[in-house]
Amino acid sequence: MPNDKEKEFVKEIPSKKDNFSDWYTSVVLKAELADYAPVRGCMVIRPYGYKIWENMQSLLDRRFKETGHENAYFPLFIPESFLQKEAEHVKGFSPQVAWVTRGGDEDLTERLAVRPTSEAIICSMYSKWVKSYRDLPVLINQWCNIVRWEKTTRLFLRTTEFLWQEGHTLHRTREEADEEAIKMLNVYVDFVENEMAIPLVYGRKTESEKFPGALHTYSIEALMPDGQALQAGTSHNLGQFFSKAFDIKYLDDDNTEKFPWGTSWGITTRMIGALIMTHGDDKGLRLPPRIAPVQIVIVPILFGKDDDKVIAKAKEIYEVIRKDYRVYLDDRLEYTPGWKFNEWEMRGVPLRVEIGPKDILKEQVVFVPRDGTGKKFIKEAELKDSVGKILIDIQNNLFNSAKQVLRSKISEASTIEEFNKKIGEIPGFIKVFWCGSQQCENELIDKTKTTPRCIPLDQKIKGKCIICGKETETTIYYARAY
RNA sequence: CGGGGCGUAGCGCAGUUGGUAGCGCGCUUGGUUCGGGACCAAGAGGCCGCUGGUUCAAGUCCAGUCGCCCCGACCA
Repeated sequence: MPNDKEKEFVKEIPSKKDNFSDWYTSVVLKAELADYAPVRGCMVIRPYGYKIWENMQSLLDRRFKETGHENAYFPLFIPESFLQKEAEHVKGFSPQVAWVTRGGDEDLTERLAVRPTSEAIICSMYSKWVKSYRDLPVLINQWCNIVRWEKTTRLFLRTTEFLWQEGHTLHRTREEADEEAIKMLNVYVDFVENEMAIPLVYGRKTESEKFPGALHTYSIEALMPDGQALQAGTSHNLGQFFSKAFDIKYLDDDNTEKFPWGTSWGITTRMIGALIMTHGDDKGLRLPPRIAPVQIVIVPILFGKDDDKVIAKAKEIYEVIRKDYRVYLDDRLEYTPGWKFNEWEMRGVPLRVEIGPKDILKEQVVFVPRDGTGKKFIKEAELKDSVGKILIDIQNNLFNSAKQVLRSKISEASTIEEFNKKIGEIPGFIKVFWCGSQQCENELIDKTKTTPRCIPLDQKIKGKCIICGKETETTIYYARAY
């Protein structure tokens, strides 16, 4: 039961339901994930937020290595002529590119783009490195920063500079490239659902929504509590467009020169925004244990009399679990336990362990999980096992409740009227049949003010296109999007 | 890039018909406290976003400019 004081505390964070945008910004700032930088559109990722990124990096990087990829690093600056080699590519990115025109006191003979993505610079190197079919596949990833000149920015969700990972691969055949693109899409699905506990829909992008210069784009799409879709990661089959533009050729085993097939795939710090929005509540952040910077906070309950005993016991507990988990022992004297409870809940720590004089007598500790499932009294002897179990439960509970939300916000429609009625009632994904024509796509976008998100893979069910009524096996998700 | 809003102490805000700046929280010191943001006392802290103008006098009026937030068109 929240008492008056608790309500007063909660007031410092706007209600998630009533004021979603303000709630989001307030949580990012109060939890010290990030802060506004003195540069337009840029943010500082603070240590607590950066730890989330580091955890994401290590969980993703492990998966990249397991699927045979290696890390490398390419330049931040890309000569303008390189960017212009692939026509669609330059057209798609030119409104967002930042340019360097001077070095020291001299004008440059050629402008340098601050990388908006690295296909151009990486492919220019690949053309030097790839000569034979024995050089394929090339499986390289890079972790770096990206600059895209954005008109409106929001912490994590859209900033002028952001951090990401971009994989760039080359393959002998189209099939192999598509296999790679889908393999990495599945790596993202696995990572986002199992580590970040964010349920997804995923599939192929339409022609109009695909990456500039790609043959196909695949994406993972999360749904935020306000019913807006958030593109959380993309994987592209680049076809031979970049190989041809950058003259990457290999001699195949039939002694003829061929262009390899490329892919690229990326996930960004924007995911942290999705994490905050998906799990957070009116008290602040809620972080899934597998990604949380601090998984467990230990709060000793001090009265002045038996403080030494309580602190000693708290340290003992700390030592028992610190080897296997990210634990913080909050033994600061200047704050009351109640203050600490609220503080760590606001910062999303999955599990709080309380230990006070009463608990010592009963040889127990108190568990308070952040998933809202309530206080639990745990025998000290069972501490270690119980911690492991409850963290798994919290991870699952966060994922399952987010999944319920997602399910409840996917509707289907077979006419435009029905579509608009449903998106009005339950903002979210609307699944429709689509004949695949650009004309029908445009009409649907125009009449619903939503955008196509993705076409689920491996569809078999037949239906009629929502616009023209033609028979089709293709369904597609539409939504309003971030 | 259009429409709306806001910039005053670290944070949240007040500031009357223009007259020389205040409240709450936080911070510092001391004491009492501590199982859901404790209390008392004494302190520290300001180029009122920036630039220019009107005026004897500007936080307040005018113009410009920068930044941020919200709502719409482009984007991960």
